[in-house]
Amino acid sequence: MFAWDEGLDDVQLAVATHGDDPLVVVAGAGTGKTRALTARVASLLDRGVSPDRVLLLTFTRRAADEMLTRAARLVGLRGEVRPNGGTFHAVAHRHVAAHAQVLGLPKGFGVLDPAGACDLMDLLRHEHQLTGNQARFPRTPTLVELYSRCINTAKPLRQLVPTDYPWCEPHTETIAGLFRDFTERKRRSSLADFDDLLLYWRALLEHEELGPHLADRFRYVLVDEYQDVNPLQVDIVRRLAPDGRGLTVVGDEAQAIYGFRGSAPRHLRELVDGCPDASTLCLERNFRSRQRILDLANVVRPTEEGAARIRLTSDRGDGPRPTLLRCYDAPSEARAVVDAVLEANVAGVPLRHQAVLVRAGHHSDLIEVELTVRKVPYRKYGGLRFFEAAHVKDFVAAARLLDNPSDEVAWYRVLRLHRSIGPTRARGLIETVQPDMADALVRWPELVAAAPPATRTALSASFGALNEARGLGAPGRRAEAVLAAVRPLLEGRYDDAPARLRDLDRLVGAATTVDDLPAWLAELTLDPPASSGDLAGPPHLDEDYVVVSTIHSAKGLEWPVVHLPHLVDGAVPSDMALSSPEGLEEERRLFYVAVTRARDELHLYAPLRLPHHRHARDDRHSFAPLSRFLDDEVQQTLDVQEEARPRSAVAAAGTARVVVELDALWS
DNA sequence: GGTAACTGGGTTTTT
DNA sequence: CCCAGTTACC
Repeated sequence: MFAWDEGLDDVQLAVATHGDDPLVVVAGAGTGKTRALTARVASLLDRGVSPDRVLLLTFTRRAADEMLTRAARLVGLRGEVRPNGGTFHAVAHRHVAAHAQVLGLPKGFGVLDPAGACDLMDLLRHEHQLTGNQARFPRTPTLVELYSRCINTAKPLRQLVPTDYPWCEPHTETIAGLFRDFTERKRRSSLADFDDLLLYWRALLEHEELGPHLADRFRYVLVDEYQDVNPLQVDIVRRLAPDGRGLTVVGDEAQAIYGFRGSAPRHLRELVDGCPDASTLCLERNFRSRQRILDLANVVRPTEEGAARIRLTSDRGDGPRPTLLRCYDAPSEARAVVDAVLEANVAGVPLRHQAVLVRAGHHSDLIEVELTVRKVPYRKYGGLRFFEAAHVKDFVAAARLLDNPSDEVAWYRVLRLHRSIGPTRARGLIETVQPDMADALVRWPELVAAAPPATRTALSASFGALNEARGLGAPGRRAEAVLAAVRPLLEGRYDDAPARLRDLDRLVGAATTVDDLPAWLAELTLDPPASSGDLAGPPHLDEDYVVVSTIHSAKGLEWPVVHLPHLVDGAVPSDMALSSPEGLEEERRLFYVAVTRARDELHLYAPLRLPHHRHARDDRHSFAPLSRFLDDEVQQTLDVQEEARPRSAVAAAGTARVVVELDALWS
């Protein structure tokens, strides 16, 4: 037999060998839930369950790949037969693509990432003439965010705006009209944004005949990080496992940190309450952090009625107490963080074993400056990704047109790549092939005829080539032809075109191994791979680098040494979250997630003074209130130090503003 | 009407 | 830093 149970402790083993009744695993941070879930999948396969009857749902692609690959290896499965799995969105896309016709979508429908959704919203905004002197109408990304929040929280616009976007309230009716059109236009363009994938999947599962059939395909459904599901995903899981048989969910209410996209700690509780025959197993033995870190974590861990009363105990000994350094001001804090990173590095901790975690992206601004000035390589998580690079989007837009000529967002993007065609002309040209765009690519000469004479040669070349590419069979050949069509456009547009085209050559090379081009493009849109090119990376690309990340992006990850700067009220907890008690509770959970990322050392920092405004023109500072989460009880678990003033004037000059006084010359 | 360069303003977290 | 609007010039 296979050794999938090797090294599991009793509870993990119980998870792995549990029968078919619904199972809820409450897993504190770092307690080996991935290991338990992997073992459970392996154990199912070992019992003879067919891999295609198992479905594993996660929130990140990394988590899904890791578990499925390990499980398959543990039971010696060959490469081709793997259990089903992936992120909710990726699995949703697979099902929606397979049953597109039922949903009234063409096979080659496109997937809109948030930036694409912004492009479409922008188009509509112009059509609605909501541009120009309009008094403080929300910006396009805000609108897209708001739309998504309505879907994810299942709350009507009129309810959400007053509480979550009060400054948009005067425009509620206008926004409602815009949103109606946005939905309709996605339909007409055969496009689905990320949220639509979940809506469509749920619709399939609710379909009278098809739904039960789809649910029956999976005998075992396993869901990771269940505390992060939104109401849509709750429905999907319920439909996949209507009676709870074969359902396993793993989660921890104390780590629910995605309220803004509809997750809530109560979802886990409601699942337990709704399944009277469910068993609950608790993982409390922590394999990650040293006990002194867990002493802090156990005090920080929220104790509301719902959150399971877990006390994490370490398997790895005491270790040093976490430190709290109260710094003179924010620049001084930045220096202190980098000092500590380098100190640890000298003591033998590689940079890649250290992370700086912040509440909001901009909280690391000064630290990044300091890292750059002192030539410490770092990489910012959630920073520029391959697919956020403009040239890749250009290519993908062109490729999408082949299978879905109704894709207005793709047309808009490709048209604007041409010299002398900006937003206005692009919109106008799209109108010439509307309303029926099904054969718009074949009718490209009409579009060219409507364009200004100076642009016609270039337009003919691009769209003629794209139309030709449509006829090619193999995805690899089509991708090649698309690249050939846009190559001259990119060369004319970007100063660094050669590097960008190298990126795209690699991408096109990868397309030769796929059998469905639109599906491949969609997958890449859902899970943008990090660029290996020299475009997207930060200035230093050495192998060893410090990770700078938001706490959200750090979920599920760990580092031997973790630095948590900016622990002041307003940042942690975020002042944006303070208007409601639930908001504050979520901020505490976020802090809990942050401290439990550390294996050996944890360093907390709080500046004593902050500028009055983020972009202050003057140098006025106010005293910063220490994070309310660092109360007396918490401080008992810490080594607290106070830094009275910047330690060295020379170091201070590193980031200080230098002002040369010239007034004397004119007086 | 397009484009580039500049100005003023601004609520956070992501698949 | 990023977006949207404005201005000057083609």
